[in-house]
Amino acid sequence: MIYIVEDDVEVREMETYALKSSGFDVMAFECGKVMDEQVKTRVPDLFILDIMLPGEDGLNILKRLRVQENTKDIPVIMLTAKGTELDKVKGLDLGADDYIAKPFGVLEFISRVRAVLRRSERSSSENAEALNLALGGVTLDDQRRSVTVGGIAVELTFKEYELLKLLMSRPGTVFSRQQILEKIWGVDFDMDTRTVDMHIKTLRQKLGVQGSIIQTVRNVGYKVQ
Amino acid sequence: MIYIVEDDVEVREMETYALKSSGFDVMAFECGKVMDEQVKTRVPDLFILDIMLPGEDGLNILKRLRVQENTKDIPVIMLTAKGTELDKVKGLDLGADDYIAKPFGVLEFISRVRAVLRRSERSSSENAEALNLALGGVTLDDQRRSVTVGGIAVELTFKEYELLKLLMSRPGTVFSRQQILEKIWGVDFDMDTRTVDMHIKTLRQKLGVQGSIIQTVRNVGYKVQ
DNA sequence: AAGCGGCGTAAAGCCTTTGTAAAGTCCTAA
DNA sequence: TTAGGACTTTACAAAGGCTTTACGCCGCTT
Repeated sequence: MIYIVEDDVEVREMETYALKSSGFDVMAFECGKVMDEQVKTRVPDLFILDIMLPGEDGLNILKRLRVQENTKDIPVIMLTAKGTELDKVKGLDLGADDYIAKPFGVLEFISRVRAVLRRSERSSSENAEALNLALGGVTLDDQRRSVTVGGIAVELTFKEYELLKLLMSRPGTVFSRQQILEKIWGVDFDMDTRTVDMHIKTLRQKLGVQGSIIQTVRNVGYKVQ
Repeated sequence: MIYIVEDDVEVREMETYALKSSGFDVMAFECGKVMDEQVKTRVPDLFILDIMLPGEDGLNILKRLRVQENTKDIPVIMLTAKGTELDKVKGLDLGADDYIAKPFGVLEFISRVRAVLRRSERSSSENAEALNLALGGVTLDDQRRSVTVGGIAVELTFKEYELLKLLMSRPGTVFSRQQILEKIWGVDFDMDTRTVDMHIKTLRQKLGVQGSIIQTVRNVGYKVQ
């Protein structure tokens, strides 16, 4: 997941489109404030910040990201308008992972995003997944592989955990049983089975009062919200 | 269908034979130019490009494919002669989906072709629903499978949702009951039934004030506008 | 204006999908 | 080998959507 902060609608849509076409998940924001809300729910794999923004500028957002514990290791690419400005910004060295001067080509853009992500993956491959999800009173810490409901730890089995993680990774998105089987159980499960339903049931049970965050979408699958 | 560009006759035939034996449809070309003609007629599921080619090299072909709208999402496997060259090419990161260093074994070749195709299938089926429709005060988000009217979420059942999606996918176009039955209910519904009317009714009801975007075209069918 | 066919709508029964308990299977650790 | 836990399957109950039936209205044709 990549978060973009860019005030210009056209540029924002171009970037979003380019990245989505290349298979990335993208969320774009008009300003840092709106993004902050989203960051509380889910941290991305990469930030792309425009420098010139109305209100709080990109450099300031970068500073804040570098201070916060849950975002300080996430790579950041800064976008800047002019070449001259670029040098100045680079000179500041606030710890961005790459700088791209506008205007830029789509291919260059994608390629540099890939490069930054590749580098970051490599360096954090020990840390594996720094996935931290929260929704309602349910939190999921993928490093500890622990889940809490209202602050109380809940013991989940492997499949239950993976299932919850999958659903929570995209709140609001519906996953079909087929998709769930493919992602968690592995390959082409074509068979008619109630296994997923079963695990949904135990999950709901273990989540207690928060069990209702897992919703059934009849004829389609399940989602959390 | 897989397209191969390879100048060496023996290698070309080996690859073609290997893939055909594994059940793939293959067309092999000596250079990019010849292939371009064929691409105009039909786009394949996968390109396999040799890098070292007389005239235009594989990297250049790749670049062109990535720019063209109808080929930019099709996976590409690059073939390269030496290990050292391989690293260099990988570093360029022009967006190939896999790189294979010559010489390679048939089994590896097939296995990597399969892997790339599998990945591409998966991601395309996930991204398939990047569908976001809006019309009047009605929005339809196909990832979340959610519909809003004037910003308020509306709960739709499966058939209702599919019906709205179908109609909204082509605003202004009239769909006959027959067409609707075929698309949403599956095949050959030949019977005389009021089922579609029924669902149109509940849809209009649930869309509230915006229910009027669904219009009846007497003797023909329904449309939205 | 009357008849006819198409459409809107309500209600009820049917049928598919989902929830759930319980039994069965598989795997792992002692 | 056995015991325990996790996972899977089976069977049945519950829920909810889907379809049908029935009837009234409306517009078009004659």
